[in-house]
Amino acid sequence: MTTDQLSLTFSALADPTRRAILARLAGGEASVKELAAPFKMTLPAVSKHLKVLERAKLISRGRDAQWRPCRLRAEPLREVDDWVERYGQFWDESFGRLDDYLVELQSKEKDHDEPKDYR
Amino acid sequence: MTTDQLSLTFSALADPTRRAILARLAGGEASVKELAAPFKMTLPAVSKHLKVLERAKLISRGRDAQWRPCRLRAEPLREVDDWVERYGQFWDESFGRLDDYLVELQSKEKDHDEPKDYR
DNA sequence: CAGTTAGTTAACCAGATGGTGAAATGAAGC
DNA sequence: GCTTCATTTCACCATCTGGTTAACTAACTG
Repeated sequence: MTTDQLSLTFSALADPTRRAILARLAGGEASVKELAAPFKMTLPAVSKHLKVLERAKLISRGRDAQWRPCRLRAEPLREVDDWVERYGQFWDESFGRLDDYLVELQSKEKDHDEPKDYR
Repeated sequence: MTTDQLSLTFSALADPTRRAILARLAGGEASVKELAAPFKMTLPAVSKHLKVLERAKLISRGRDAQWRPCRLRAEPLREVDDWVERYGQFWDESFGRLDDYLVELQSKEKDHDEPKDYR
């Protein structure tokens, strides 16, 4: 497994159960049993998901008698946001159309036996 | 494996090699060999990474003689951005401090034998 | 045609992941 | 101390992942 924080964050988020848990925690802290309730899987399975989230620093856990309340720690998501923002220019529609146009130009160059530039 | 688009996108991004490939493609399309050059892994390994990215719709591939040029398809990243933006309020520092304050209050309630509310 | 270049597919491997049931731990309540 | 509730740990399992080497396909080149 990769150990950098961003990879850790992305792989923690790559599971709908874990994203649902985060969504729930956005509404306030919750115990493991409460977090597990909406899912059909067993408690140990949820416990594992929580460990993944904790390792990714997306949650932290306290202690209140026999409960281990979980709380959202969204800081790593800021790093995700920073990363994804760098691609913002590439997903706007007008860029897509310009892109297609450039591809067409390149195809025409190819017809003329021009070498392609793969920079 | 989970099949929803968002999980597919997150897990495709959860690998530094694949993120590096996307970064490279942000500078323009490239052949498989060119994409593989910076890495010490073999070509089939890169080919697999490209297949993951393609399945996540983060790249598309053309055909130019013996080359299979790859191009960035950043649209799925918009979905990631939308998802992560919902947590923006949770990673700002002042919220964190307010949060800690509320936890402290809750601890005090516990000292008074007040029942906790986990909603 | 034979040879070269670009890339994929196939078979394999080690280790991670996501789930299970059963047993262990920890704290509270009687 | 025994019981109960919340949660974790353990042992196990199937599947996915990320890498390898070797063999194959596809297209150009001479």
